[in-house]
Amino acid sequence: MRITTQGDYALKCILRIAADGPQGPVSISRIVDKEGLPLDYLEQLLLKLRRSRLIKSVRGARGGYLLNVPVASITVAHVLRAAEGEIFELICDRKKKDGKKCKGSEDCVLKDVWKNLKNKIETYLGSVKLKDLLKKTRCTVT
Amino acid sequence: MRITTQGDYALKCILRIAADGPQGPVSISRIVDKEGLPLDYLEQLLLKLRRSRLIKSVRGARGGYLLNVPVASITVAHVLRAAEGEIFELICDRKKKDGKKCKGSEDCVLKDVWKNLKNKIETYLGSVKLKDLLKKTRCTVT
DNA sequence: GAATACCCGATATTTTTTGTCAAGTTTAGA
DNA sequence: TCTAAACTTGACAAAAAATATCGGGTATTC
Repeated sequence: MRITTQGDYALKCILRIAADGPQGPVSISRIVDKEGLPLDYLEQLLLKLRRSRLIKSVRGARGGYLLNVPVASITVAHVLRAAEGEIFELICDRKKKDGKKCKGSEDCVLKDVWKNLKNKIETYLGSVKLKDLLKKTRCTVT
Repeated sequence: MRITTQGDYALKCILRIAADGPQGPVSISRIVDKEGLPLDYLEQLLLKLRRSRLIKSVRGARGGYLLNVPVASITVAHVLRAAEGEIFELICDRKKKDGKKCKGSEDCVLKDVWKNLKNKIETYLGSVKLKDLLKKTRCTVT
């Protein structure tokens, strides 16, 4: 189990936008310079963040991205959901997508375990606010 | 984020072994019959479970697998760790494996978030005992 | 109108996961 | 002792997912 780089990158992007946004739109290339991540890939991630309305874009020269909602209202869970879809996908649901399905009892124990786990994960990540992360230091990967 | 079928299968195997073990060694083909999973794949998973000493094998005709420790002492966390390795791998550690490394502060906020999350996940899964799961119903996928 | 910068679908590459195979070794039971 | 059942193990193959790249587009500023 792990967070993918998608989620990691998305968080770094939005933190950068939150941090530098007050000085005007933050361009992708600025993020790339500061965080050292692949530009074309970030473009896709930022598109997702925009479509989920966490950020908005300003097109044209001097354009870039800005937060679309107050920084205090954004949680890590919001960002991950925007970038990766479901934060924790139940294995049972995944099988269902393949046309398979859980047979037998609806109150399968394992399903209950995964549901509880999902709940705990989402509760925690939903409690971590971007605002609080901004106050502290971050690191970049090289 | 998700549990892979490896972990899911491994849990189903060990639950079956725990359930039927008292009547003698549980062979892979028996598990396949009851759970409908791919035999050759289970073979690999059972090997991991054996190497991590959760189960033991009885070779030869009439052989199979048995729990190697009291069922009350096994948790979901134990099984997942045996099957998948780290239950939750920090993205920072994963980068490190590629020869990259977190630059800058050692007290990176994101790392702290992931560490806390890892802790919560492991605590919960470490609290779910196989013994308790045995009492309830399970489902199979077809 | 030229440069900057976002938009977005398509495609390519790499990694991980999942599944299969084949050639062993061990043991029970006839 | 022979045979069939059943585990052992490494190697390989296929499928899926994650990561990354590309190219042609549109909007905006200066």
